[in-house]
Amino acid sequence: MDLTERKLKIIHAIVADFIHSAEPVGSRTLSKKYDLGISPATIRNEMSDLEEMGYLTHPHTSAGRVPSDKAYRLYVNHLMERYELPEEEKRIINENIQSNLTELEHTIEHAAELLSELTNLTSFAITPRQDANKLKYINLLPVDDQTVVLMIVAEDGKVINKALRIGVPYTRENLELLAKAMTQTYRGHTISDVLTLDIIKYFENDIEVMSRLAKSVMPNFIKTLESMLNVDLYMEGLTNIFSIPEYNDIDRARMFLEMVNRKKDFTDVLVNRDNGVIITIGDENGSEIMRDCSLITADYRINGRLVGKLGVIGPTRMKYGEVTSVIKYMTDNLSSAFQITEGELKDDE
Amino acid sequence: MDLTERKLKIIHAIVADFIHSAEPVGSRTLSKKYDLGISPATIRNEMSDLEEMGYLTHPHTSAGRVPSDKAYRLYVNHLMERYELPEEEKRIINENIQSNLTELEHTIEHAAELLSELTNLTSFAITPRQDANKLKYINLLPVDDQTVVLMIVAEDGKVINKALRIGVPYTRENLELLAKAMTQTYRGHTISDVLTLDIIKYFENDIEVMSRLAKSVMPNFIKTLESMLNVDLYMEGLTNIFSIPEYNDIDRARMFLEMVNRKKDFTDVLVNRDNGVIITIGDENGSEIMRDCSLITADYRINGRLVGKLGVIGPTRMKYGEVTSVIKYMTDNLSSAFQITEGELKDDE
DNA sequence: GTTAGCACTCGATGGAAGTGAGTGCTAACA
DNA sequence: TGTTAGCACTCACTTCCATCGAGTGCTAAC
Repeated sequence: MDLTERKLKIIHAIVADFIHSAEPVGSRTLSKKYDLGISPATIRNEMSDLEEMGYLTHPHTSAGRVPSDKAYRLYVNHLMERYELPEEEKRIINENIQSNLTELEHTIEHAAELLSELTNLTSFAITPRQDANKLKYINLLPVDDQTVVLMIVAEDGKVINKALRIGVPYTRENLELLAKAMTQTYRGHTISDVLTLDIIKYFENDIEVMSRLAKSVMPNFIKTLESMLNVDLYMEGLTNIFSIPEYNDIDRARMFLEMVNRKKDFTDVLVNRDNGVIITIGDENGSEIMRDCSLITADYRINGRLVGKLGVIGPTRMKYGEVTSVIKYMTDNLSSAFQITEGELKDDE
Repeated sequence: MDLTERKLKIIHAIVADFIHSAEPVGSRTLSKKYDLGISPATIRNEMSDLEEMGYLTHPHTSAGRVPSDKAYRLYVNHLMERYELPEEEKRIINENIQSNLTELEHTIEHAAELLSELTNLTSFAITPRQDANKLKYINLLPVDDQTVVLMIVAEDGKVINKALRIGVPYTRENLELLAKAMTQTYRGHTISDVLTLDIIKYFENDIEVMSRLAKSVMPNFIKTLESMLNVDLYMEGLTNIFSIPEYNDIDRARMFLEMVNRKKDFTDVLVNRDNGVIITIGDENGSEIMRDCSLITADYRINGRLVGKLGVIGPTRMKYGEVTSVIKYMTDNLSSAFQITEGELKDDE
């Protein structure tokens, strides 16, 4: 059977109406609200065809039609109109991002917060993977008898530090020496390389003089590097789902919240997603537990390279047009905000 | 009217039964399940008295009795039996805390997670206020043309750093000079003092030679100090509330989640609580929105001084005895884990 | 091919009746 | 005088049933 122009119009109308009302759409409603130029009876015939073709379903015999994932996909790919953000909204986004630019992580957190407010959905953001980020230098700073601070600076400016309890006595000179040696050994290597190649072993053999100190520091160094590889996940607007009719059922709300609270799994899903503006609808999400949800994500870039993601999760009945535009606008904005002019990197040590 | 021994026994039985069953307790049930030695009719008379005295309430005429906040308070203060943690549970707590000791924040996060698992409630933890923490030294490290890393180390070993975008050109020497000057000026002062007294102003006037650089760094320095004063809040087991009959209602679940998601307000409540093991029941929480909840918190100490808190929130019908024991055991354990031998603090710079 | 008409379906709504746990009162009992 | 048995009464909860209405699918006419 062919998808005639008329059938497309009907799908469009049903999806648009259902996104708006959350109620199954009947033939009479359709013919009254939308100017299709045909009678309810004809619409019924067409709907029957469309059901056969897999675009519509029936909650029960005497209910209206509900779009299937396939219909949403068609709608997203071909039918929906491009949505231009109102200037007011653009202004809000610009201001919010600009005013929170001091530190990467807070910027992203605020962006996620704003996104959930603008869309009334649950939003999330992940920071970039640091795999390809190279180490720039390593510092060890004394705090007290048992504690030193390990500080790792990466080429892109990311800084991590940790207070370590080390079990051995040390002098300030030893610490400095060790830090310098570590910097010399690891500088310019990516975090992944340092962890996977045997550089660490090599290092331990090479420096004899304070191997005890090194032995105490190295496991923590490795741990810290590993934690640098983890992406951070921020979620905002969790309670927004209570405003969505689909989740006006305690079990569904619970399932949703439990799903997104499994942070590890959820992060994996996001990390493994393609870049660009990606919409996945229902079953396309690949997991049983997400079959009633749609995800929209887009990536933002830092210095044009490292890629993080920003997006929303909600019911398949979602305002795809508007939400996509907001996300796109925000990630573009973030990427340009994080674009530093490629100046010569300062050297030191 | 007097609280006779018998009345106390009845309150005890009703509270214990209701905590367990979540159903209003009737006189027949009571006389059958608990060996009170009196008939249902007598119990009814007593219950009627207790209702008049404010210890019990009635959802409706023909329902059993439900304890009031006042009854819970009496139960907590005088009636409940001390609960000794099973060795198995102690072992789990010990192991969990010991194995996550590398860094303060993760330790606390894990503790909160464990607490929610053990109690099946929503748990939370806040890190200590840093008001009285003194600055130890300040570092400025070059990253690239526009970016430097500001690093602040406090006396207790807490380290904060932030990548700053500064708008002025700088040299490594200038940075070092500024950092040294800042360290000299602020070392030994508490964070609060630095922020409230006019030390910052004083500093700006004093150092003339690179005032432009300083002017660019100082606002960020202040911001960073302010953020050091904030306590971090961790929450775990949010979805546990869905397993609690009281919240088997979409609106109540929603209200609960929205309440605890207002992180700022919730943190304030926690920060302003007394130290020690504190139980607040229903109305005692002071806010309309928490009148159906009880909170149990206890503090943990770091080096015997700075105080953070760990606790749970749940319905007033809560296993006060068990939960209190778990929290107490965990915070004691945390405090001793965070107790460092007071060695002489290393000096540098 | 389109449409009007009509029987049919089925969830939702709302009252009626029945059920049972529980109370409060009264009068008898130790 | 405190305790208890007996009994009428209350009220949430469940089940059943009738009604309603939005919507479909089929048929026959246009």
